[in-house]
Amino acid sequence: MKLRIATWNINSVRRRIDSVERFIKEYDIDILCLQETKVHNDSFPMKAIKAMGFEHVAINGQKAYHGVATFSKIPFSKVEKIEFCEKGDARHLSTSFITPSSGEVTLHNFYVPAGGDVADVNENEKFKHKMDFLAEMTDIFTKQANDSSAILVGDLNIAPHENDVWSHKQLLKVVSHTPLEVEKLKILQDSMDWQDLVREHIPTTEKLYSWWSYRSRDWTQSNKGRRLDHIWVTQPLGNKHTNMEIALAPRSWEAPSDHAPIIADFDFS
DNA sequence: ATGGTCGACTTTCGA
Repeated sequence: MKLRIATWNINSVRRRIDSVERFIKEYDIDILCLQETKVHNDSFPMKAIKAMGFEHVAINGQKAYHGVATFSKIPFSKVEKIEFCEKGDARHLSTSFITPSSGEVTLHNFYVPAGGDVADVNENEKFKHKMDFLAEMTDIFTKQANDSSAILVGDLNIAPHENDVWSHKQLLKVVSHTPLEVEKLKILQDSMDWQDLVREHIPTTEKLYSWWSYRSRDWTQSNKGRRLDHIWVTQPLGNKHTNMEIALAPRSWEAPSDHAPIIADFDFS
């Protein structure tokens, strides 16, 4: 059983429904996790997604902001969502599916708060929310068994390594790359011994980004990116992933998202 | 010279 799983911050699923269709066709995606769908569940383009061949659709949306969705060509054995920080935000969705080699695998889809502009929990409520959110994630995973088979994907809004940003020095005080965020992300990663699947395939000695600001005339020329999007796996799945790609082409499609999709291939035979 | 550009849903915020 080979599965191609992708994660993509789509920045409005309705605005980019054509790009979603093009992406899943050109890249032959089996399970797609979206973040920032920006649509209430009542207005979600369910018909269009099902017409693309995704019979199994899980959504957690709210009006105008945030929102996550997971589409699959194979059935879910379980669907759950966790509300973080008692804010009523739609930032998490987990779906599980059954595999021959690893039994039930749980796929977490996350949209971590961006955190605003000021990297100080006392001065910036949004940054405090981001830190609280990471702490809650850590608590939840600390309580789970390390030997369970799980995948965590999404926009974590943190670029941890020096080569996950275009300039380590210039971004040290910029939210997404501050030492405090990097430390908290590491603690979260250690909570369940998560492996950074993307960096398993491309070492930290190479620059690697998944997001480029809209505020640049030519993102390819300036190439001032950050690696905000991630795919992690627990130890039991450490030998189940066969390939990985950050798909750069969709960042240049018409009316693109500011994030590139990340694709991971698994063999659960 | 705190800019530059998106999306949602109002005239401004969040990213």
